Amino acid sequence: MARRIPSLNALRAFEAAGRLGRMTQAAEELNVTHSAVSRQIQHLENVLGIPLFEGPKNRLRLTEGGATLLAGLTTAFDQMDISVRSVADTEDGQLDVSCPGTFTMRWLIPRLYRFQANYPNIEVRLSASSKPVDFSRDGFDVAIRVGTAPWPDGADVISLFPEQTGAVLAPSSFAETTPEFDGVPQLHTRTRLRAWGDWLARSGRSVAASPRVEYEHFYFMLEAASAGLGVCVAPWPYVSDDIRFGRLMAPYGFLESGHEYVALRRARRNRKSVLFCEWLRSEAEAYVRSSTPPAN
Amino acid sequence: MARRIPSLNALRAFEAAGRLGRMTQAAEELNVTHSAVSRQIQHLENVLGIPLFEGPKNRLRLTEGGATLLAGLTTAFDQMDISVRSVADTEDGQLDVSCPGTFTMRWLIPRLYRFQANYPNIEVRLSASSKPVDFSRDGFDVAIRVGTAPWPDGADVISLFPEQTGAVLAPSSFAETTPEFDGVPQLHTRTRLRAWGDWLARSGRSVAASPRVEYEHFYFMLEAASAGLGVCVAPWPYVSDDIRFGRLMAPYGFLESGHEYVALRRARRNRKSVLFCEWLRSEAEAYVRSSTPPAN
DNA sequence: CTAGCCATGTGCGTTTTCCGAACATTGAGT
DNA sequence: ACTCAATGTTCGGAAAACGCACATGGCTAG
Repeated sequence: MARRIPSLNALRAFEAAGRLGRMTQAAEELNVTHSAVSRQIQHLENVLGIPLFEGPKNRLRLTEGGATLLAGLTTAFDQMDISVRSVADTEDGQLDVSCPGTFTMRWLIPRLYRFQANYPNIEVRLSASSKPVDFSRDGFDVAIRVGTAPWPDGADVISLFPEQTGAVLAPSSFAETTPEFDGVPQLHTRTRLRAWGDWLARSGRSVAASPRVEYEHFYFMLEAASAGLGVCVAPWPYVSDDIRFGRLMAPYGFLESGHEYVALRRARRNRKSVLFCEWLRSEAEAYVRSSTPPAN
Repeated sequence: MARRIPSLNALRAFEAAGRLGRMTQAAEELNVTHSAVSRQIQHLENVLGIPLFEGPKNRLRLTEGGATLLAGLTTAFDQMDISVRSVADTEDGQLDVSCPGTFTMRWLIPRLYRFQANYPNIEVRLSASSKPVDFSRDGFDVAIRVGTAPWPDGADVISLFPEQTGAVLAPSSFAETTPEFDGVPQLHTRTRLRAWGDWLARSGRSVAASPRVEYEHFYFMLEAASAGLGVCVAPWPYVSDDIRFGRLMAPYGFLESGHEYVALRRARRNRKSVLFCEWLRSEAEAYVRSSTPPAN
């Protein structure tokens, strides 16, 4: 049995006017002019065949029928509101972001306060990972990664900036060694085992044979380098602050590694992830413009 | 706190498709094409940021979010339907009609079957009355009356036809009397005490002094006339059948009484009363065209 | 009593939404 | 491989909705 519901738009206008007590207030709530509300109510009265308001213009009262209808409609629209809110992917709620740990600490967290100021209703939940992304397996909405194409299926790819790497060590270590880092241990990270090889190939440099030390994460390795325990190859975003403060130096500058930082967004409608990635892109642009690594 | 409800039209299309299981069935229920339903649902998915259906085109299933939304929307739209039905003045239900008793019997009831055939959902409730109409006091929706302007305030006035009256009596009575109805009692009705006087004045005729007999209603009086108990002045609609069948005759024909039959409709929106009065008007037109009283 | 204010009502032209029609795509069944 | 039924997409037109300007009608203050 089909329902017999008149113009939903007219029902909405009437409900707002009846609830708020004034057509002008209903117009305000609905972002239309009073005349639009007036016409919708009049149309509804015509369709229903009964007056909904009575009394003089400047002091309208609901009729008995109008009051009955209002009660039912307010219930119905409230129910709709609740239902829609319970499923809608709106611009509030939680956003899950996966990101390499050191990038999170050195680049993302120092900037994230700006996103949170712009979108206070979006709660960004960070998790650390450098693993390849598989959106059919992984639960996060956005992943930040460094690498090369091809990027995984089911992802929107947002380029942030190319990776630039260089050999870095404490100034005191460099003062005590040769241009080939003679006698200075080579520090490696498990998350980027080919860092040294790639840098040497691209820079055309050679280094002396030295003891090799391996760390779990970039962050640990960089702490060791700053402490004068060795020399490592690191991306510019991870060390720009340390170099600025003189904790580390890059005697041969930085050059592009052939890798790129990207944000991978799960390719489904998600306003929060869209907003986040737009923000990421703008932060990356600002970063590239304001922070240029030393060349070799 | 304003609600955040997307396009109501889109919500309605989705609810129908989700409930009925097919977009084509929703289209049928909503009297649109499938493509309109498809577009509304797609628009809703965009706005909500979630898919509502999944699976291949020819075998769509609700998503989890879609099923949640459907449950809430079905409740809401049902509530709207109930509320609207409880107050709407629609084309079904009861219609109260007040009408003089004899006109009801002799004119209205023989025609009413046609209204009921056209509008089987309207139940016409008849009550007999010739009293002046006061819609602020009386409970009926439509009143049929005979009389002259001014008609009461708050009423739409629908002219049916002018009243034509004539002196009528049984043919056997007329065979035994003179042109002045010598020796034939004059029959009167309480509901129209001035009938004789008006007719004599307008016709320019004179009648012999005869015994006067008074009846409560026209119907009783006309029965007496048919039985040969006297002569009376009656409106043409009340006697046209009796004259056609030879139960009564009108030796001097009929002439306009200066009164008019009108339908008085309570001047408020009421589809049933509007439809009824339109029907009355058309029946009156047909009656005037097909039933001409004999002239004098 | 008059003028001003506020709220709703009305007409007209413009904008937006909604739609049908035509065609495209995709599974399932024969 | 073909057919059918169901949904998806594009384009142009129709209908609904709207803003704006003006009209109407109580109420209040001076």
